[in-house]
Amino acid sequence: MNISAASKAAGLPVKTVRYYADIDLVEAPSRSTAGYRTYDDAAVRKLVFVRRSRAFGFSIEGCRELLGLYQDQDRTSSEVKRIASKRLEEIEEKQRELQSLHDELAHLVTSCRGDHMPDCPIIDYLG
Amino acid sequence: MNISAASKAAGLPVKTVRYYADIDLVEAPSRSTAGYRTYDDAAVRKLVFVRRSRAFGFSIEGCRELLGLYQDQDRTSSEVKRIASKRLEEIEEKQRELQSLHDELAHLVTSCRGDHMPDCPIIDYLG
DNA sequence: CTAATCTCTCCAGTAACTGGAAGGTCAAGG
DNA sequence: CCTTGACCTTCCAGTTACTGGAGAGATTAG
Repeated sequence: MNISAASKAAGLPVKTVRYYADIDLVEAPSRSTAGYRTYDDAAVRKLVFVRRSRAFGFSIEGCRELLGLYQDQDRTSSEVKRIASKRLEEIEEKQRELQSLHDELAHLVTSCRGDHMPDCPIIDYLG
Repeated sequence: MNISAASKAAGLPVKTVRYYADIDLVEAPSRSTAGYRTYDDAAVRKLVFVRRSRAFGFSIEGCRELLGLYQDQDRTSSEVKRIASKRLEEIEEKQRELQSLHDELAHLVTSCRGDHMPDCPIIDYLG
């Protein structure tokens, strides 16, 4: 799989996939004779994992830590569990915050009747 | 309220609050005689709204669009509703993605028994 | 009155892309 | 075989959204 096919499969821009390779986050498993990056399904799964993590504010270094755990032969199961649990708590906190944002906007949408009059109670709330 | 009190109330670094004022996203309603930025509760609510939106990948310009709607006397209720509805759909998509990430990590956590053996099924999955 | 703790502006640096130039590669059609 | 166009490469510069620090003025606690 060349880089554009991998980028489509992962849902990331080609530029970003190349960038992730440059910083040794998700490398191309091999290169063609012409030097083209060649990806396999496992690499694409890593890219998807990074895309999802990045979409929720986890840093590149945070992603690297988790991906590193997956691949470190010397890591113990308890170490994986500890770090993944920490991330899981962060995700759950994000879910709560996202729900607040959702509710706030949903309230805006339902309280604005959608007509031509500018009478939203939210305007008073936000000053 | 001086900038540090406002930043604490909003959950944002002082630097960021000052930055938002510099780019005219959330301005300080007034200045003290010495030139200190002075914030009120409405400004803090705007900062909180921006913090939450930013935390989920909405751009500064996206935040500006929504805040602008709140303040634009000429906007119609239907315009507010249209843009807020679009954002709401984006948020719901983010919630689904976040749930996927959550499930993936939760699976990792439960399948790693937390002992010293490195036998996580996720390692096979991620290559 | 002085020391600590704000606050200001300005400027430089960082993270994570993102766009573009200059050039090599490859598959299809003439 | 040759060209055309869609790929791919590296490298370098620019963008977004902060973030840190210098240098200087303001305010408060002792």
